[in-house]
Amino acid sequence: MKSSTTNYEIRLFDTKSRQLMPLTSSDGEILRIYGCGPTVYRDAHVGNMRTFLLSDIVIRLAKFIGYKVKFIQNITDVGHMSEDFIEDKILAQAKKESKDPYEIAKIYEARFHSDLKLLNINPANNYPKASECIDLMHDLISKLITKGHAYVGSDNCVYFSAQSFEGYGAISGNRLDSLKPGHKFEYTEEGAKRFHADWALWKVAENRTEMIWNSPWGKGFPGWHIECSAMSLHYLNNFVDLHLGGIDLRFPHHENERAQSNCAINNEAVSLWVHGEHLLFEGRKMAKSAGNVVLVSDLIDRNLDPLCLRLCFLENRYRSQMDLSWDSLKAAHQTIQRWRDKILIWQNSKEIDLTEVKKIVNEIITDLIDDLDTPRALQKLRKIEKSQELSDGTKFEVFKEVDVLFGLDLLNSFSSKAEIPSHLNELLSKRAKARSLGDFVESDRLRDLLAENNILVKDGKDGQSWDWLI
RNA sequence: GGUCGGAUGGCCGAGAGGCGAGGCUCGGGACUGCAAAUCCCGCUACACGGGUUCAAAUCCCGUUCCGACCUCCA
Repeated sequence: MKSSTTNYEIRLFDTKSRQLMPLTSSDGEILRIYGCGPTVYRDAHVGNMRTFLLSDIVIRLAKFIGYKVKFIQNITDVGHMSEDFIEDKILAQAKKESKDPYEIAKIYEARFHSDLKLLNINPANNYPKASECIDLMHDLISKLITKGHAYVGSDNCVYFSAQSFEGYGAISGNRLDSLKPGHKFEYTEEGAKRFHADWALWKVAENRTEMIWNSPWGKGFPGWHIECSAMSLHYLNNFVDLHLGGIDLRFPHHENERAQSNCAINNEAVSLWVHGEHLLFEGRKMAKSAGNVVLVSDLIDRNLDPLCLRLCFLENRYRSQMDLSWDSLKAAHQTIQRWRDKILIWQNSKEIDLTEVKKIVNEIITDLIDDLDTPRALQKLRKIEKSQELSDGTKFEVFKEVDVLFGLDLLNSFSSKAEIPSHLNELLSKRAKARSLGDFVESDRLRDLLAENNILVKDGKDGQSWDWLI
């Protein structure tokens, strides 16, 4: 009996076939998902987070409708070369910070995990590191050499022969003959490779002394693309039902990965290729060079609930480029706050129409299985919020159920309030006292003073409350 | 140059040929000592030029502008 069954069919846009394709478990047991993870040489910015959220939403949805899921996400801690093709990104950063390269990888990997947690992104089943999978890569490279898909070049590096794989270019639409040799090239000398579009699977150490390993082809380190083939095939038992990543990885990373994997198993190794579009910030692509990089920690510094980023992302479809701004983050922050406040009230109602709850949840799932139409699904939530017909209890039950899908953590409150300095706490007490005595001149003065310290004071039926100004 | 996406009100943005998505801002009102929050009301847009249709933001043709990718990238 199949343990992974569902009445729903998730359809996602497959980059290779350029159409919506059903997501299914090829073995009928479990959905095997692979997502390209971070290169841990710097903090992941919110643009990176958008891609990681894409995996999270698919997985939450798949689990919600009954699938078992195995999700593997790699950590690239070696082999990813800088733009000059001369130095490994990790080693370059290690030099910059005067630290051991493994220390660098460790620091930024830890930060990656804590950022995911702040955004309520559920962890993968496993996060294999490139540096710990060298043997897997050796096995795969040997196999590719034996099969005639890879060769040792005149510089003793091992290269994949692009021409040996017939379907090369299917994901990106590139054709080998139009990939003309250009100035941006592999860092090795011209002539070491047999063909300009070939890429390195194993690079010889030369002068490099750190992050190198023995191999049948001499001391060296792996190329970037081979790690994902090695890990996905190993950890997911030679087949991937869904492979996720950012749109920029479409070429060359995923194109090359597909060539490697398919040649290794003599079959199509990945069923669906899904790519998330890029995030722009205030009109421009988020990039170090543009100077518009925003980190999760920047949101917290502005007293924004990091989950407002999650809501912003969900209000746009993953296949569209989206433009983020502080205004949209602020609006999302307010929406989450408002929902949380209302949920606190709604949960006191015992009047629940379960049939209605089921119907609405079903509608939301129907939106999501349609290529993750999160904006439409969220619109339903806003309608429910405003509804005159639905009881509070029904509203509460719907929000509670779908919170598992959206991951906005609406049933808990965001509290960074513990961090308030004591002198401001004193001002708050003074202000409350002045107001209770009817000294409005003094209480208003203190309220203005608190506002200057980014604290917004509100008077409700149950007395004074406050929030950080955003 | 090649390939692929876009263009929607003050701003952000969804859009399935036919009852004006939604949000933010702003204006008016209720509530409040005053604010804040909340609630109610208001603000009628689809780049341009043709075409198809009873009916086009949506489909077709053309034009202009913008963005992304094309061997660093999520």
